Amino acid sequence: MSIASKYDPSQTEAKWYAYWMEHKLFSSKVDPSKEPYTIVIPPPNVTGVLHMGHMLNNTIQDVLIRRARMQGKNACWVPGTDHASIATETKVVQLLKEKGIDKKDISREEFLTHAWEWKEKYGGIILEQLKKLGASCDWDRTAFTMDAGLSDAVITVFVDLYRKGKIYRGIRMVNWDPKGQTALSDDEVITKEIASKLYYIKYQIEGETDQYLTIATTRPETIMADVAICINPNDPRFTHLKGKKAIIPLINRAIPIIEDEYVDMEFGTGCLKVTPAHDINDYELGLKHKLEVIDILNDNGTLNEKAEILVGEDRFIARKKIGKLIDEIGQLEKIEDYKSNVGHSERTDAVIEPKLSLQWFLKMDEITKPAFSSVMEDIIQLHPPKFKNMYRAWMENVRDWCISRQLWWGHQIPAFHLPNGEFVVAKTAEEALEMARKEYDSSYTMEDLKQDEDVLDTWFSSWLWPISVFDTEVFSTGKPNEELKYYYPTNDLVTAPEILFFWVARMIIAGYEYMGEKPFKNVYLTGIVRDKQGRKMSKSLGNSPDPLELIAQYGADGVRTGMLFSSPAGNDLPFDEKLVEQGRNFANKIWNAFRLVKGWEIDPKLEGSENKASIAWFENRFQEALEEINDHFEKFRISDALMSTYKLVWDDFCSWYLEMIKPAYQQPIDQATYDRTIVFFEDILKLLHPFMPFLSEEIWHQIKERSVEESLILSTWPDQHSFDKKITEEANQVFEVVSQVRNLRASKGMSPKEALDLSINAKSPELYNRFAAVLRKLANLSSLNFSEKVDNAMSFVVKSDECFIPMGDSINIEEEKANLQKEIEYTKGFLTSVMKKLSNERFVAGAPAQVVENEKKKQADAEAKIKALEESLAKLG
RNA sequence: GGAAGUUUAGCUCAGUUGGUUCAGAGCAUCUGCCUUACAAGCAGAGGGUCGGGGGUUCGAAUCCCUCAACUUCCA
Repeated sequence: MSIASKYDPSQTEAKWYAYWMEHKLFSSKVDPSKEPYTIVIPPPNVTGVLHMGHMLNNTIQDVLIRRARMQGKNACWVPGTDHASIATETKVVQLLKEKGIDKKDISREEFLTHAWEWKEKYGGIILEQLKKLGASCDWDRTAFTMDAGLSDAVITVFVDLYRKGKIYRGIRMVNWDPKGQTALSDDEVITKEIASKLYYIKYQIEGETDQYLTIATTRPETIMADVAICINPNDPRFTHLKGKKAIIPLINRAIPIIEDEYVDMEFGTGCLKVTPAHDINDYELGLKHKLEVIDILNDNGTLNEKAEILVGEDRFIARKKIGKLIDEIGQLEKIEDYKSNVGHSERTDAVIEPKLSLQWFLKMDEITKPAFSSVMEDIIQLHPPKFKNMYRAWMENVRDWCISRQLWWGHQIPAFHLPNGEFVVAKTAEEALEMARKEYDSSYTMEDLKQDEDVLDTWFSSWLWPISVFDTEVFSTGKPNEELKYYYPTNDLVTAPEILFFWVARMIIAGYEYMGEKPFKNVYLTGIVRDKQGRKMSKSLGNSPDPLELIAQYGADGVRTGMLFSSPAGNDLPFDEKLVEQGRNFANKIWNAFRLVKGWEIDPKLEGSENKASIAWFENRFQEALEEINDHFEKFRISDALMSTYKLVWDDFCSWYLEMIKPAYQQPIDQATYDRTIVFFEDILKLLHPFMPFLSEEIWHQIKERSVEESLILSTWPDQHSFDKKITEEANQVFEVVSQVRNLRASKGMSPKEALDLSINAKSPELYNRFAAVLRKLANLSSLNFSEKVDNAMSFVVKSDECFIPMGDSINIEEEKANLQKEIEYTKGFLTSVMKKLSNERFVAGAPAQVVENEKKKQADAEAKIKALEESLAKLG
């Protein structure tokens, strides 16, 4: 029998994923006899392909879900995608363009047909990629935010909130692209630093000839939309202006001079022109001071008749012309060069025009209250908790949520506009017609109804996700079905801090609004995956490795562990391929440990008594590590859980335990030791499974033939029971002796093959006798005995036991003496610091008893060690 | 402009209520080894004024003040 010395993941990963799928081992069914453990996936964008952020996020979810499954819970991980209005629509528009089709030339229905076609073709790619990672989602539950049921839920919720008076229409400033004639989200706007000019324009004070104030603006073409001049009330330069009016040049309209501390006295002239229709800050200021709004721009960026002059001119041409006109009337003070940040359309590169438009809003003041307190009171816990601050800041200053988008791909708003200018909100057109007839005009027909053109924000559907993936009807019935009752609230949510408000907070809001209950207990916030230079990994930068290629190269297990080695909750993950390499090496290490054990032959005649101490030690060590690992998991310290597992496997199991019990070359092992070792190996595979599902399942089945039900994925997490700390401490003392002997050999340039004699002046030889076989094997000793004094020996002290290695004539006495002297001095220094504390009355009186006790123990240990060292020194003569 | 966070070994990070986990881990580095499971490995070693300064305390990486640098969110 020969097993390859290098583990080849490609052989096993496809096999086991298919096996798990075939036998439906990821599947979860309602089962009241079992405790549910539920995670809903943060639905990736249908247009998406797997990137490193998904890899990290989904690895963590899979680790959590696999461990929960092994803990005997009914583990349910619901996968799915969201329709991502903006991103998908952009993609489809582009695709159509390549085919020579312009969105403006086709109808909404035609466009949606294309979009759906596209979705059917490419929408599932990312989910298929997740399978390569090993994600154990219940794929039969795969949901999409635009599935019929989920869509229905969204519409129901809109109507419901509208009828509750929580949804209203209002004016809002949007990013308008005059070239593309569409509103853009902030994400689609690219801010560029542009060299522009600052125009200093003089406005005459009303009723006072030759009295002027000067404003500075980069947009002189908007002066016709001015409705006020604002000064800082604390500005001594302008006290004389208070309560007066200024006259807009060229059109000679008088506007009030108002006061607000918002105005920066340092910037410009200290006088601010207020143009609510064309600047977001001015709009806010306008609201505050109840100012009129004058919009002088058409949708295509030309001036309209409200401008009074230059009507029909493009905004940029108007800018130049206004500058000139003002100069001609002598009211242009100067023009300065100025650098300003200007938003541009990602798609058309047109300069974005802030534009007021009628949008739909959700009132946030009342509806957010339970969501706010549940996080503040830790009913929902954020991990790490530092995000509570951010959450609070947002919730305390929450603004109404603009839920409409000027797009076609998504859930069309169920508002129907009527010829009389009114509208009705209803789930269906039929219902709407009925309402319209009843409320306004009984002669209305279907043709009179015009459904709102806009769709809802994608978050307005994904905020229902933890509910709607289980039950799409509860929003209208108010009665949760069996699924929802069983799985809701879900347990853990794993997502990025960037969408804490966009998504997480809103899910909590919807959870309380529609279920009266939180949607999840824990929110684990991952960091951003960055490259070595600290830049966010992104497609456009091209600095992200292809995840599937990484998997092909290092194996999914290697990639999973690699990602987790360095990703504490909430911290960014500085990705380095070295980490993935480490993961792969770890897999290989485990594989080779298995090769070793698998290769042993058993001799039933052997007793194996020399291995008893090693077995007892590992048993205890395993329990010690298990306690630590479980603790890390409870605290969502996934990286630490992995690191503890890594060290248990590599250091304790491979480097110590296997070496301790390993028979000499081609020698057999006894039955009892073999059996125990297999049990240890199996326990270790269990701990490894959440991190490295493929490798662990492979070895699990190679250990022996097992049925589907006996698969590792379904096995039970090791039980935690008490352990004897004394045993692990004693073993550490023995290991210390081994290390010291090895160290000594290395420092003297001796070959490891050179066997040495070891004598120990031990207070209790029992310990060393118990581990005698181990000492001989690992330290390569030709003999082990106990004596008080050995001539011509090198020595070292472990605890307070002197250890001697006789060197005959080759020993350098002076060097040995110097070494001992150095150690004595160090220990004495340490003792002094301890004594200083103990002789300090305030310390003894003030410190807790335990601390004082510890110091006394330190004192005793140090004294014993000094004594042993001094004896060794004396023996050297 | 407003708010929060971070700063500990070359890198990435632990370090809970001030006191044995107190200066740690992994990786990287250096030295010696192809020792029959593994060179994707084994054995050993070195490396830090805990961002600077000040304070509180018997005692500070840990608490307070201050300065500096970086990051993120909101505007």
